[in-house]
Amino acid sequence: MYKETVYSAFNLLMHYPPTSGAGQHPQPQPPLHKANQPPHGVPQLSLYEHFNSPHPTPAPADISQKQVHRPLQTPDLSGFYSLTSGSMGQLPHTVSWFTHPSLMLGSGVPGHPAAIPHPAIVPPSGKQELQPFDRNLKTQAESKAEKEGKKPTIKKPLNAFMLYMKEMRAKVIAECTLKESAAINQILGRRWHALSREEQAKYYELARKERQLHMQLYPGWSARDNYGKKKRRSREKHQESTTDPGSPKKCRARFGLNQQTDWCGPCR
DNA sequence: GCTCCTTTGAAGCCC
DNA sequence: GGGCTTCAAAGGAGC
Repeated sequence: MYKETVYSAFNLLMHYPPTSGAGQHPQPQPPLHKANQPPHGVPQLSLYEHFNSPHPTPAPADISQKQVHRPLQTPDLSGFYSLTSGSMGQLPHTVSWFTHPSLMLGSGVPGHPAAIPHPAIVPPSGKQELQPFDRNLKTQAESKAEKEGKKPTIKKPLNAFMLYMKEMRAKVIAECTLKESAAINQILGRRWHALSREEQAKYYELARKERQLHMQLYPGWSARDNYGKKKRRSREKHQESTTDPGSPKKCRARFGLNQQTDWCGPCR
């Protein structure tokens, strides 16, 4: 069962060769629900097959019920989640798929009686909480969520930059002895722009596969499911002053510069 | 305990 | 269709 699940996922991905090859500019991908609709005959990976075996339940046609039936457990997935392993870039992309938790620790894995959630599934509390691996323990957030009868939230798949951040964060922290995420993210943003097209393309490709797997695991999920869930500060505070150049992204948008490459003076 | 900060990219929303 | 907004991660700071 485990092997079947892994191989079916692998074969599925092989049906969708990368759209941006090496040396090609990593243009933002078109919406997957439009651009990468699975062809007829390609089996869909069922969320239930992944998470609910050995008592598989037919996957609902519409997962918008936002209820993911699974044991409320959150093991430490960092060792399995290839993107945090720091080895990405040295391994072929196909290898990383065998280390994706949803594939690696899918249902029916010998020695893994409990189903393992995709990292996108988190308690309603928000941030993922990766705990020391212990299947018999629930995180505080999960226990709280269970008590309150709240449903776990399926998070958005990570984009290319988020994947890059996840991999490089530890390195920047070590190099710069920084802990504040805001400062670290600024550095990572600059480093991201300093990457070559080929380097960035690796992350665009990984992000594309992330979205693809996410789509397979949660067929009815939409980003709108989490839209407006976070409490945000008032819109007035969001408005920039006319003198403040703001973030490089905002600055580029304001001056009509290329989002991929150009940097405006004030943001340098 | 909650929100903000800070980044880029994807996707939703609104006109 | 274009522009704006929200959310993904992260953890310290501030209220």
